[in-house]
Amino acid sequence: MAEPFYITTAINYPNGRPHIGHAYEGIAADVMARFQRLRGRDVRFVTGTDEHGLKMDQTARNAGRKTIELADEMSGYFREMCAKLDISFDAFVRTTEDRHHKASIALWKRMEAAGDLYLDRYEGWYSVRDEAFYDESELIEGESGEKLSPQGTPVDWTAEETWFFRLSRYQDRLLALYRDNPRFIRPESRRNEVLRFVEGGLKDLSVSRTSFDWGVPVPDGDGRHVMYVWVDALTTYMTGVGFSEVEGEEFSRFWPADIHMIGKDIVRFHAVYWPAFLMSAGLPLPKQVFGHGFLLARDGGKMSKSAGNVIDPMALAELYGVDALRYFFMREIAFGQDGSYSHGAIVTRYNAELANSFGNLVQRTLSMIDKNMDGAIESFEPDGDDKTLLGKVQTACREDLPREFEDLAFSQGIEAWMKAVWACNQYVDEQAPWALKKSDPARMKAVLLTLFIAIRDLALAIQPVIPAKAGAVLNMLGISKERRTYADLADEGWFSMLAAQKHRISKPTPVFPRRELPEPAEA
RNA sequence: CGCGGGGUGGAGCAGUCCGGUAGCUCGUCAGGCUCAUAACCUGAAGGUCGUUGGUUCAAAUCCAACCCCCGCAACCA
Repeated sequence: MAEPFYITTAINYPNGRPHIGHAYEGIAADVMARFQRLRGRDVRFVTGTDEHGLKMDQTARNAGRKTIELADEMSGYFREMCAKLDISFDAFVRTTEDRHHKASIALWKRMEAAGDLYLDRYEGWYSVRDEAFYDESELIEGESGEKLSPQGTPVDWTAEETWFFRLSRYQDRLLALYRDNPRFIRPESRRNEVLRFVEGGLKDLSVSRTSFDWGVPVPDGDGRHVMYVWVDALTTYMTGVGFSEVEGEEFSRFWPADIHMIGKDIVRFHAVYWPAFLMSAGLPLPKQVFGHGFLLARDGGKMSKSAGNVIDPMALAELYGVDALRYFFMREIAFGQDGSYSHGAIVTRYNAELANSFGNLVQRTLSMIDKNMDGAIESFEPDGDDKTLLGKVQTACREDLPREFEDLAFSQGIEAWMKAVWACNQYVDEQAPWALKKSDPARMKAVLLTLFIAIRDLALAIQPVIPAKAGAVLNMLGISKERRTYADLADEGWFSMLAAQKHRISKPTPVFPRRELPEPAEA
């Protein structure tokens, strides 16, 4: 049976509609999931929404609505986003689901059984917005002298009874974890931040609230406490694979996760609290936490709601195409670092690489095969130049791109792929099949068929990034849907089989039409 | 001492962990080609790698100090 691969996105907090950061993360995780599926792994890809917490409750109340209704609606937008952006999750977990409550309670009980939970009193400055307590020394002063959190959010002096998790017990084990698994936290810069944080000493963590009831009830027979949102939010990753049934087939197959893909702002929760919870519960730890960077708008002005120029990810996808957006994100930004985006950058990248380089390569090649060979695939003897080109393409598609993607270095993988595309265009010009048409028709055929093979490999390899468009190219070529995995890349017999069948390509039509920058909106 | 990101040819970036001819895309200029989506290919111009000092045979890359930009307190990954 195929080796399992389990990847998650962060569990999104839906007190607003999905924005470009959610889209970016979802797409990146999806590219990885699709990549692993093509490699033959048995992939489980989980995403979802974290619907508990005071913020959610308040947002609903301010809107005069029932919290669960708001959660239903908002969660729906996240599902919708996944559908529109071709984010191929296998399971979508909502923290308000019964199965998730069961899972959270199961985790809680395991931590309690380990002696890591105790009831105590907590007093301190609490920020509703941040869902966090702050030490007096951390506070800053606002314009009119009021106390603010380090993030500048309002704080209130709050005293409540709360359950604590003995995080302090886990400092050494966490440090050992980071030391023994240097790739547990990636990229490197994030790892260093966490190391410094943990080395600085860990205090026990308040893991319940009594000030509101929108959450998972703590199973203490009291009924006044709900779990701290992060406790139950993190549990989602296990809910998605069948926890609380620890002995269940699904859980034992997919847990622990191979990758938790998250934004850099929540690395601490995933790289410190989460492994500590799991250690306490006696459950295996995820293999890797990857904190990607943020996206900044770079269209001249700053982007804000009030300025009315927020770029909605779905609008971008509609304007330029889903695959153009997916390609842009994965290609333009070094994964792990911050990046910027703008309409101009998306259009330029798409036109230059997908329309002009790859799309045009496909179109010019297939047009010639269609016109000069009646679209028919036949066997031929490749010469030295042909073999050299195919060698470059194969190295890019079978070695370079997979190696980089495996390491989450998407832009580097795509760059290697692009180099192979350029090599193909260069080869077209050097071989000049339009001239061979008169001087040496047999040689012309060899050139065009070499390109046919190259395009098939290129389209096949890039599927994780641009699934719909790559599929459209493969359809035109006539590659059967069952023969599009990475294992098929290494199959040497596919071409001669097509030739033997006297296969004909479809009438070529451009798959990557050039895009124009939209007219500037009226102010 | 709030947190974070960054300063590399005109623009946007990679390279910095593991020092060793400074790389990519866009743009500009010149040439080639005409199969193709006004696309493709070749070549050229253009950089004291923020500043200063240090380590070294050798620094964009390591160390120290400093300067400057940007994002976040709102829908925040």
